[in-house]
Amino acid sequence: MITIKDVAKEAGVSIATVSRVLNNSPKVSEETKKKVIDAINKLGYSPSFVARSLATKTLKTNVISIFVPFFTRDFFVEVLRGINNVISKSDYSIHLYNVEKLEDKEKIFTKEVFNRCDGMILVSFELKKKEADFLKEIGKPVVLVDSFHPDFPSVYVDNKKGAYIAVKYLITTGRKNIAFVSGAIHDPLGFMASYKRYEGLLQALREANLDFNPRLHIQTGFSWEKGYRAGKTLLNRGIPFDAVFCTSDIQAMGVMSAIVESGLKVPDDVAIIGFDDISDARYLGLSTVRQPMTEMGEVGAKILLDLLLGIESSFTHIELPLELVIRLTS
Amino acid sequence: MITIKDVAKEAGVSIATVSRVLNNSPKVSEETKKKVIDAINKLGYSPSFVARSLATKTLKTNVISIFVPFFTRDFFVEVLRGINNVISKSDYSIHLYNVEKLEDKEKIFTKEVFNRCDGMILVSFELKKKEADFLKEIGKPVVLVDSFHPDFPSVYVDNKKGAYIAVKYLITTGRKNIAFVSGAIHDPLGFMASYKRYEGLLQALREANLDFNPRLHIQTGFSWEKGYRAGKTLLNRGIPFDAVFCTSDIQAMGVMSAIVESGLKVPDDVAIIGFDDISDARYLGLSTVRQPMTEMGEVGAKILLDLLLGIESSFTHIELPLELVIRLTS
DNA sequence: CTGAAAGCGCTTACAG
DNA sequence: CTGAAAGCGCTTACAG
Repeated sequence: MITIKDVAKEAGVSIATVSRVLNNSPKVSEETKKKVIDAINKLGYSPSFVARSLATKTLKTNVISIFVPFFTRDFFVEVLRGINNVISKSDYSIHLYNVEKLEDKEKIFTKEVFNRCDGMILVSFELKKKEADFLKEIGKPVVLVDSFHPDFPSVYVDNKKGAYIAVKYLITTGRKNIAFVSGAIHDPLGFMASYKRYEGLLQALREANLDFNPRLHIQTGFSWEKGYRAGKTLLNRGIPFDAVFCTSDIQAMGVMSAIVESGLKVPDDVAIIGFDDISDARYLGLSTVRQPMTEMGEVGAKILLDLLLGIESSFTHIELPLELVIRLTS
Repeated sequence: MITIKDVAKEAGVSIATVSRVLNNSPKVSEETKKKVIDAINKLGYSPSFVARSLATKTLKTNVISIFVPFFTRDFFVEVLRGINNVISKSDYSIHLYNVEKLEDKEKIFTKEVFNRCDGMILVSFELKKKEADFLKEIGKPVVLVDSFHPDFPSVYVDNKKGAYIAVKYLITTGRKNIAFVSGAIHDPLGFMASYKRYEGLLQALREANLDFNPRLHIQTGFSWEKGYRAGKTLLNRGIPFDAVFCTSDIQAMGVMSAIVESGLKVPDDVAIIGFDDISDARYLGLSTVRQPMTEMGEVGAKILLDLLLGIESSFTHIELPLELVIRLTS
C-alpha cells in the first residue's frame, strides 16, 4: 500500500504539505502543489479513508443507511425506488439493511451499524420508546417513511382512512358481508398497516350498522399464494360473503384466483378491493387503494438530504394522500 | 465520545487489557475480564471501527458492494432479490450503487469506493480491459452477474440463444414478418443483452431464409410506455408484420396494448413474445423467454461469499438455462 | 496475566 | 509557504 509518506518522499516535501494539497489548503505555492500532484499521479496514491476519519474525527461516511423489510412486498421495492431516485443524484451512497426478523432488528440497533453512516431512513418501523431514545442518543438524522413518531421527521399515509373509504365504497354499492384478508394484526415486528386498516374497516362497518364476522377475517402473509389460500379457506368455511377487502394487491390477486376458480363471478358475486396499486393491479383491472409508494420514498429521502445539509426547517411530518381506484373488480 | 481510555480508567486496568478482552484474547483472567466488561456496559462503550481498522490494517468492512443499474428494469429487482436472499443470511451488509449513466460509472471505478468494501458484485457489466485491470489491481473478490469475463467468476445466460429459440418458434408457427422491439443495440454503458438477442434473432431468420426488415426494428427503453409507443410506431409505418419479439416483458406489454387498441388480434393477427418472465407476464398470459433472474443473483452472491472465505475453487463460470414459455400471445 | 510503548495513515495547530 | 510533532482510538509485540 502506498501512503502519504511515499508521496512526500517522491515529491521531496513533508507529509504535512502533501496533506495540505490533499485538503486544498490555500497556503501552498502552486509550484510545490504541482510537484505533489505529479507524485500522487505517478504513484497512483489514494488517501486512506480510515486514517483520515480517525485524524479528523469527522467520520463523514457519505453513506445513508436504509432499513427496510427488503423485497418481501412490492410496496418496499417502490419505496426504495423513490429513495434511490433522490439519493442517486446526491453524493451519498446507499447502505441497505434487510429487516425481516426480530433478530435482524436487534442486529441493527447497535452503535456499530449507526456509526457507519451519516443518516438513515427507516421504512415502516414503529419505533418503540427504547429504540427512539437510542436513535436520539446517536444524534444522527433519521427519517421515518411509512410510519410516524413525534420526535422524528416522517412521511406516511393514513392507513385507517384508506381502508375506511374502500370498505365504505363496498357498503355503498350494496355489499353486506365483507371478508377481510390482512397481514398479522399484531405483527411481531410492529408493522401497523394491517392493524390500522382493520380499524378503518371496523369503523366503516360500524357506521353502516353492519357486523363484522371474525370468521371472515384471515390473517396471512403478503404473497400471491397466501392470498390464494386465504381465498380457498374463506370459501371452505361456507359463510357467505359478497366482498373481500385485502391489505395488499398481491393478496387480492391470489384471493381473486381462488374465487374465480370456484365458479363465482367477480365482481357480480364477490367484489374485491386491494391495497397499494402495484402495476399488476392495472393490468388485471383490480380495484384498489392507491398509495404513493415511490413518492413516499422520494419525499423521505429529500427530507434526509436537507437534514444532512443542516436545514433544520426540513424537520416535518408529511401525510401523503391515499386514493380509491375503482376498476373492474368492484 | 467514550473511548477505550475511559473504559480502562473505569475498570482500573490498562488500555491494552481492555483491547484484549475486546478481541477475546485468551490471556486475560476471568476476574479482570469481568471488570472490563462491566465497565464497557456501564459506559455504553462501542469500539471505534475506524481506529480498529487503522490499527489492524485489516480493513475488514463487512460490506459487499453491489453495482447495478438500479430499478430501471424489473430484471434488476429480481437479481437484487436473489443477491439479498443469500447475503442477508451472512454477516455482510449491502452497499448499493446505482449505475445508470456514464458518469456514475466513472464515479464508481475509484479506489475510494472499492476500499470501502470486502468484495463486489457487478450486475450486467461488460468490463472493458481498463476496468478489468483496475479491478485486478484492487485485488478484492469480484463476481459478475449477467455478464462474462474470462478473468472473473461469473454467472450468466445465453442471450443470443434465448432470442434464437423464441424467434425460431415464431417462424415454426408460421410467422414470416417479425418485428423486433429492443433496447439500444449499441448501449452507451455497454449492456450487451439487446445486441446478443439481436444476433439470435438474425440467426433464426437466416436459417429460415427469411429477411429482416430494419424498418421493423425499434430500439427504445425498457418500460411499458416505450413499448406502447414502439407498437404505435410499428403500426404507423404501414409495413405488415405478424409477430413481435421484444427484449423484455414490460416492453411486450406496451406493444400488446398498442396492437390490441388498433383492432388487431393477439395472437391471431400478431404474435408477441417477451423476455424475462416477470410476474406480470404470468397474469397477462404473455409468452416469453424465462430467465432465472433471482437465481442468477443467488448464485452470484454465493460465489462471492465463498471467495470471501478464501475458497479459491469457487472461482467458476456458470451458465444458467433459459426457457421458452408459451402462453396465450403466440 | 498485565502494562508501557510503538505504530497504523492521516490532520492540524504551532513555530518559523 | 513549509516542516516537526502531537494526536485521533485502537492493536500488538515486547518485557516483566
